[in-house]
Amino acid sequence: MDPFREMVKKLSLDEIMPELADQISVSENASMQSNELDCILGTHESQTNEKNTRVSQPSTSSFELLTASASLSTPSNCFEQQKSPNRPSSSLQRPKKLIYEYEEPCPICGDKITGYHYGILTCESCKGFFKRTVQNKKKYQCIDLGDCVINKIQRKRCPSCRYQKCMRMGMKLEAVREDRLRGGRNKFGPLYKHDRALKMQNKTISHPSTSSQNDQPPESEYREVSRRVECDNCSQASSSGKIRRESGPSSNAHFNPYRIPPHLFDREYDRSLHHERVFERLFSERDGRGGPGAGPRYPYDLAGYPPFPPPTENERVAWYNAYADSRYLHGSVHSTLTLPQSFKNKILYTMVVWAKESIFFNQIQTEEQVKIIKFRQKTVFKMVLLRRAWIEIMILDHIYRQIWFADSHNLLLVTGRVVPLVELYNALDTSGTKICEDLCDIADRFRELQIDRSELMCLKFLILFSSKEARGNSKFMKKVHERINSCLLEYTQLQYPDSSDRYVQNLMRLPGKQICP
DNA sequence: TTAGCCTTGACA
DNA sequence: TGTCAAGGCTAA
Repeated sequence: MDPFREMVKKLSLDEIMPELADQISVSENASMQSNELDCILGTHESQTNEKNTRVSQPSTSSFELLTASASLSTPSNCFEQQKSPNRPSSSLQRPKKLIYEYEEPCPICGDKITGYHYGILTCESCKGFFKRTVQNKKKYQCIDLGDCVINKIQRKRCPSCRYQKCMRMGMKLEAVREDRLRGGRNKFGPLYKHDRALKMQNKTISHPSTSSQNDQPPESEYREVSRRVECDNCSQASSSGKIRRESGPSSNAHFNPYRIPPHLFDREYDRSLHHERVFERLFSERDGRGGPGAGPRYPYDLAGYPPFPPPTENERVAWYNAYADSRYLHGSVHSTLTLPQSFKNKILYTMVVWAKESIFFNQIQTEEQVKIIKFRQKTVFKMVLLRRAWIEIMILDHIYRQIWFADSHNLLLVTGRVVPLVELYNALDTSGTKICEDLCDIADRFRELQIDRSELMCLKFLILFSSKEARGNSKFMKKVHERINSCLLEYTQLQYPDSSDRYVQNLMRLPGKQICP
């Protein structure tokens, strides 16, 4: 019997790839043929003549599918269920107004969030500030260095930095109405809904005791996982004598036994949008200067561009981390040989959704428009990149999760469930077992290095843009590849000054050899 | 100018 | 009909 089918049967599809399961349910009645992927990749843009405004306005089809998947999956329903759990649907018994308690602080000033405003969750004051600024076309000038601290107390001090922070956090100019019409809804409605559903899902994952036992692993399992990880982290920290960064796999100073680290499950839409902007600041091509091909003015030196002051160290790290948070499926550990074609297509589909969040990937279209007129050809080119890279990217994600998990006898699935390796081996044939063992070996090698999220993200993008096709296709693609390499090099030198060969060590551990420069 | 509260109106 | 994210109003 096909070992993959056996494994799926044993663990259930939803557990291995919940997001993929969503996608499958969306396209249940339609085979995932190339025309669908064309659509997701943006070919349809030629038909709709929609502006390419990156992820903030994803292509209609992909966005609709994203929101559709959210509405079909349980998380969005969790929110609905809160309205009247086990309660008759009588409007008399229903609370007059459902107040959704936002636990997190305003991302701009830290004040209390009152709801979604202009694209993100903010407080009332930042909402008003952003509105006034945009409506009145205000221009601010920071009297300091452009990096003022914005918090609840100091938010009035520097409107320039406050506005910059609003933009960085993802507030959208286009959500402020030029006609000043009141009421109604805007085009971001589905995004808010999707985001809210995902927050609810994360909340559910964080507090499994409040959810159905069918949906989540039992509490005892979480406790056990957490205990092991906590112990591992303690021993690692004490043995190395080195304090890990927050993003590292072993940072659990205040470990919540019911909380799986958010970076393993983070699907927040707006966060990715925000980081797209950070990404843009680092790498975008402006007036032919500073972008790909800018020569020695490497990446972070964008001082020449007035609206974009040089990014802070935190922003660099945030950018790296953003892509470790990419919300596509995790968890498949199998070879292409054992996956059914339909399954591969569906995995590829989710990979497309992930890749579309990358500005590099989206820029292929812009870049290639010069040379290739037909949309079909551009689509094919993107598909080639993904087809070459998807399995390695998935493997890296899987490996990173296992490194964090730090248990060589069990596998941690994306849902948080722990599966004994023995159980998995029993379900696989000899070749399947060999694949699993190989993966464990690779995981061990990365574990030695204690690869962090930033490095993981760089490696994933290196893989995506490192195929022969990618590097041979255009100057742009070569520059992208060089740029990512430079990022990784600079990052490792900056973060691990005591480990001079860490950059090489990272590359050497990759499952594929072709990405070594 | 700020920020809290109010009004409006599309949408589910 | 309720929700909620827009814009408006206004005291501080």
